[in-house]
Amino acid sequence: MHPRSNLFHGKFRLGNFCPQSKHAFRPFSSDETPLPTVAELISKQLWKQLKSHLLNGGPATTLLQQLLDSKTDPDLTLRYFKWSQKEFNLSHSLENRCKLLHSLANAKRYSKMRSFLNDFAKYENSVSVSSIFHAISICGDSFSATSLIADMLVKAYLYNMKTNLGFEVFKRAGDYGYKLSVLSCNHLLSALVKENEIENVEYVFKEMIRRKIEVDVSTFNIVINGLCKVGKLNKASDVIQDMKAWGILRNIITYNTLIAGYCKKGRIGKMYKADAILKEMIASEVRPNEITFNILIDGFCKDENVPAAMKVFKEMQTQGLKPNVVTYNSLIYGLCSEGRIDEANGFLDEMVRLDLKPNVATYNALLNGLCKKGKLKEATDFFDDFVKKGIAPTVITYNTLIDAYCKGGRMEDAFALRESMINRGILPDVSTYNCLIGGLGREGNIRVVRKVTSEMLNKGLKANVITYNILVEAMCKEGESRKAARVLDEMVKTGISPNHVTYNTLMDGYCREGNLRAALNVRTQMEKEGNRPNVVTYNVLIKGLCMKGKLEDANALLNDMLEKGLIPNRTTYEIVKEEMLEKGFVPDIQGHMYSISGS
DNA sequence: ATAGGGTTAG
Repeated sequence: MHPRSNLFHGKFRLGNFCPQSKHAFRPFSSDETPLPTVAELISKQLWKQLKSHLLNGGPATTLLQQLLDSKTDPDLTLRYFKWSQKEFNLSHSLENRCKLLHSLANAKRYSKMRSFLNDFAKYENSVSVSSIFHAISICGDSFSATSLIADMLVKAYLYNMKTNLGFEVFKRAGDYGYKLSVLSCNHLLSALVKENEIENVEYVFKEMIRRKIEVDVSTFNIVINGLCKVGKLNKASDVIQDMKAWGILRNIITYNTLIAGYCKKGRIGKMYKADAILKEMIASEVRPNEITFNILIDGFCKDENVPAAMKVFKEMQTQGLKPNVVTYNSLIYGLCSEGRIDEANGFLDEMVRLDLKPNVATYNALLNGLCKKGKLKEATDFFDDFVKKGIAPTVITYNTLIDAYCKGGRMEDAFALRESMINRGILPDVSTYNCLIGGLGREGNIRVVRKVTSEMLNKGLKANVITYNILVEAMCKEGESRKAARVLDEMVKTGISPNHVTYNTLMDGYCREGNLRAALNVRTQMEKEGNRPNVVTYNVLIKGLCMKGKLEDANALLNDMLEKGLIPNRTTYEIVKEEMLEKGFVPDIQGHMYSISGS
């Protein structure tokens, strides 16, 4: 019973209702005086009268039941539903709510259904999806109406950020055979992509095809984007081939998504791949746009290949496409990360001349350039300057500056900056704390590292893989690799997957403590978790072996590394030079190393 | 509903 059902103490006479009659709906005409019908009371919004009727007449829930059974106009029933819910603070039964939905569906009151379901998704947290499906399937006999309700329910959950429930509805809809629209499924896919649930993305996509939902170009684009986001670039390329096989035309977004995927997540030769996709795109008669060029320019800049970026920049203009703020920001970022601050400033002037307004990202890139050069004073002045000019700093601006202070060993100033950002109404995020925790770790201040970390967690911020990597490194720096290993266990328990950096850092810690056996165990563990050793892994182990004087074993690892198709880098070369060649040991791959040292 | 720029870890 409803807690407030004692309100309905009046005599409720069921016999006064005439469920069969649509029009003569006179529940309270116990005397001969003609009374307005309930329908009239609702349509004239005479709520006070209705309330007194109900208080004398009986439970409001039963009245809803009567309205539904009598096939009263669904608009009126909905009005009564809302009013009674508010007035009596009651919650109508799931079945009656589903009946109401069905009657709205049959009367094509779609926007009313949408807002009804939106409220449901927003406020109703205790009803399971399986009971909803049971109710909607028994409360109406129109298959298409039921499908529509399920379809709208997916969107309602997604709109209210309840992706998992939207996904649940998708699965149940399959069990019941209800057909969802491609639009809702696309919404669901993109929500799953945002939450990095790539397995569910692939599942939904396959299911859509199995259920014969007409997938469209957006469906494919969203899936490609999801695959790119988690670095499954080959699979993303395969999807493009599938589109061709299905006869679905690729559009500009399809290609831009894949090119951006290679630029961001691709490894060696990624820009070569990106260029190949560009060529295929042109062959498929899809013309690159500003965004395509921006993606390529940014990719080359991040690849530390500013000359190539400049070439694309020129080509873009040759094609008659105008560079915009994003274009310039990428170039400025690229120049700054090579330390070419003056040239970056030249581009800043150029964009102003072209009437392009530099934004906070432009200034952040320049600020970062100054910070990475260790020019703390200039960076601070520059920051004050552009803030005075009216550019609103963001959390990234502060993080850039805070990190610079931390790396400069000025922890007190860094914490003061955290205070000033809070005063400005900008809340520190995980990255802010990562910078601070990293700075404290470098100082070897483990006690404060712990304190600030728990402070972060207490503020409701979640530690991410970078946070844990910083903690692992901090422990290792203090010669506490065993404790670092426990941090790794803890992160796994929290549901965060360690990555290469995590394992490599821990291995490095063990190697520096001379515990090679433990380091090799970590490699076994990382492989078991599906992380193949990379160049850094080999560098760490080779150095560890060299330090122990096991030059033959180190040599074997070098060969192993080449066999695995990994290309030694500068650090590998440094290790070989200092730890092997200078000790008179010539590794098998010395010739190979020579070519690296020159690059 | 799907594509581009700025911060943090080896």
